Amino acid sequence: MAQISQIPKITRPPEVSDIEPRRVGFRQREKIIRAATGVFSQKGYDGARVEEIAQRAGLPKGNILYYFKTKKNLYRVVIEQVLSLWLEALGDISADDDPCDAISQYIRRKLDLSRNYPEASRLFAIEVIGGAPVIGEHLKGRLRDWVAQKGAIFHAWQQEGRMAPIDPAHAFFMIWAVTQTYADFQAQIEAVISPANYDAEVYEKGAPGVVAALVRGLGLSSQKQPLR
Amino acid sequence: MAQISQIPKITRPPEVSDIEPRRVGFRQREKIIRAATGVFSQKGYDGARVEEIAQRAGLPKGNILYYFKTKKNLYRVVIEQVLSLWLEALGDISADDDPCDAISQYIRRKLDLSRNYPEASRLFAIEVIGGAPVIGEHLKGRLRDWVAQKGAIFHAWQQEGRMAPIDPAHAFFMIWAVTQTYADFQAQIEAVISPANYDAEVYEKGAPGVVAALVRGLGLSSQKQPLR
DNA sequence: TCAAAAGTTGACCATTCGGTCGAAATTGAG
DNA sequence: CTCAATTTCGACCGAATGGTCAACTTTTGA
Repeated sequence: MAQISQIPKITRPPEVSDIEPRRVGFRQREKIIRAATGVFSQKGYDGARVEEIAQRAGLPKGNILYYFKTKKNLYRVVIEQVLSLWLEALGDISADDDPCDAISQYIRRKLDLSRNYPEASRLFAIEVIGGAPVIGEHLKGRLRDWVAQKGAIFHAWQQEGRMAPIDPAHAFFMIWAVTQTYADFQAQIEAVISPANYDAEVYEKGAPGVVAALVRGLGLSSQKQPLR
Repeated sequence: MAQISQIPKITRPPEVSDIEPRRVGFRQREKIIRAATGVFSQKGYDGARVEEIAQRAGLPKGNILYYFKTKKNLYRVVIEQVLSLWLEALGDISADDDPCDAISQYIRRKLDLSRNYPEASRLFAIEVIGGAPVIGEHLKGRLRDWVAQKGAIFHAWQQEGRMAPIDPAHAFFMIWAVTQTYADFQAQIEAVISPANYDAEVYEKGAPGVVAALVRGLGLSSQKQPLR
């Protein structure tokens, strides 16, 4: 019969930490994150509507808040996942490698990242353009350290005359700028060259020349000859 | 005495077209556009609050709507002004010029644009990342034509062996990406190198090496020697 | 000088949106 | 199978925001 509900049933998801992949909520979270990445990357944080994320994920709005508590929190989860992807792609560059091979490979890896995760790239861009309010501290930590470390390797190569004497940090800024532009500025590129198939015409036909230009610009001869 | 107001006084600004610089409204519009550029560039269209633009411009919110009717209209005015700035900076590149000089100068000009109008650059970036909903048609028109025209010049240079055989459009994408990254990704660059003075340390110390790297990458020898 | 036009201002309105809530439906471990 | 935990769902709320309006002040040009 009608019992007096003594203990109100709190509608709260379990702690984020102990989510098992078999739980229903696990898949839902993944769906939501995917949908949210898409919406946030196109509209930015404020422009994104929880309702739209819900529709894309095929769930009622209530569920989004059920799983992530607040919009801001969802954004934090999404942007941090994007950052992880970004930082992972930094990968390894060893001083023992051939500079040309190592950097060519790195550029290609970054290009693949833009190609495979264009929305992540755009979301990262929007966050940084807005002053990196959420991931700023991470950039001052992990990214900064990584650049300092790899920069030392660049410096060593430069001393041996195997790389042009460009500030290593700026070398990275160049590489990042060029590789990310294919994801971030896709709308502009499409406007200019109207490719029938973006992936095929831009990444497959156009990219190799760009990789070569970057390698050449950084003074990395594939013949392992010292500069000049 | 109390008359029946037969003709309601419509509170509407005069047509935008016939605004004379001496009118009070002229300066106000300028103030508002400047303020709006700053807010839109940081928060994006949706994130920007009319109230905040008003505060930055030192005016009550009502005035912003008085002059620009709607937020969307204000955005359109601002983004189109930014686009003009961007397109103007494309400048002239003549086939008669020395490729190295012409492109070096072009790169430096774009770099100056990022340096002098970082907010405009960021706003442009946000618009394009979001799919260029407002300026897309312009990009498919003027920008596309410009690239086709200048691309022909690049092609001629390439035939003469004075420039590396890279797709001209992609050469521009590279140049734009690199020069704009200094404005758009300023937050990231600051996180990585913590400059005491961004302009001095980044544009003055770092940029020359980047210009050189781009020129080298595009196969433009300053000695006017053919490639290889 | 003076009246019409232009510009100012704050109160006010309608809508939108993030977030809450309660109750029903589903899931899954024992 | 059973029952508690988890998940679903839509109705609802308050705050924030774009936009309106009308009264008022300032500017402008004849």
